[in-house]
Amino acid sequence: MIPFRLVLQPGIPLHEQVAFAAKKAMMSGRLRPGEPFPSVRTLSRELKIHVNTAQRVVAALTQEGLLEVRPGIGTVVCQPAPARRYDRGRVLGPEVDQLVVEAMKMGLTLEDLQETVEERWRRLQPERAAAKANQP
Amino acid sequence: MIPFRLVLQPGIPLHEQVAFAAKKAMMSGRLRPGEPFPSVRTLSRELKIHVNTAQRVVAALTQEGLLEVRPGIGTVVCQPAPARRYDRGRVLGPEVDQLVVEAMKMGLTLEDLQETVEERWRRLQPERAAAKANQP
DNA sequence: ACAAGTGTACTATGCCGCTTGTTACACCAA
DNA sequence: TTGGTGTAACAAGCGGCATAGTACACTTGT
Repeated sequence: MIPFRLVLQPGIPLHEQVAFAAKKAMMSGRLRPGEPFPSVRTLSRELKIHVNTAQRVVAALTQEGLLEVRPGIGTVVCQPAPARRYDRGRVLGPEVDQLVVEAMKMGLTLEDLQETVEERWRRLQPERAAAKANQP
Repeated sequence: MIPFRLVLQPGIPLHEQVAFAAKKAMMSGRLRPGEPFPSVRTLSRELKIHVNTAQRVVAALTQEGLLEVRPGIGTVVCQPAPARRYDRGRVLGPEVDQLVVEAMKMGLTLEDLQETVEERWRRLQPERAAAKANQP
């Protein structure tokens, strides 16, 4: 079975959605470092997606350092790179800007937005903590 | 002169970038309710954009309730609609999710993310407060 | 009445990304 | 050898984006 769910959404590239679902699974702990990642052809079959599209997902995740390729074997979830936080605001600046403007547009306060961010953060964290506890 | 700046970024639809720049100007207070919005043909000339593209921007902002059209006259910045906050998390949920996952990927803590959000929020707010002070 | 400005609609064209389809190659394991 | 793995290349269809040109109904200022 595929280690993540996928609810199709129109207007967003398919390979992006799949890659994001995989990323989300990794961050939440449902896909832990060292575990095997579904093969390109398995992804293609289970998600009813063309092989080329699945390949594009694997390529993207590999380029981001989230997957490691064992030639002839398959791909494996990577150990997270040593946290390099020197930039921070610069990288996800535009994304935060867009979120802030959108929040202001609908009359939210800063506290409202902070609360929403915290809620979505904690929605992923518990599985992460449980995963760490089971593998010391 | 155009009441907002525009730094072109590849990979993002042009009309989206212009619309976002306008939205940002409205939220920050550089474009206040009742003020005239640049005409389609003015936008086209100043931003070196085709009229159709500019028209698409005006149409989008109008549909979002940010611009009001006076036929034959032009468009005017709208009064913000009465704050309806009944949904909140549901609307901008996916955007927050993407931001959270991206932050986790680069080893940020929740506090790091919150701090970034607050910084970008306050970067727009001061102009907003100043605009309110000048028009009681 | 006229000219100039406004938003809006329509068709057409070229470009580029997405997705699927197909075929092929190099690698490793049972 | 057989079957599984990632990877590459090419082609085709589809749709969105941006440009281009033309036209219409409207209002304002002269």
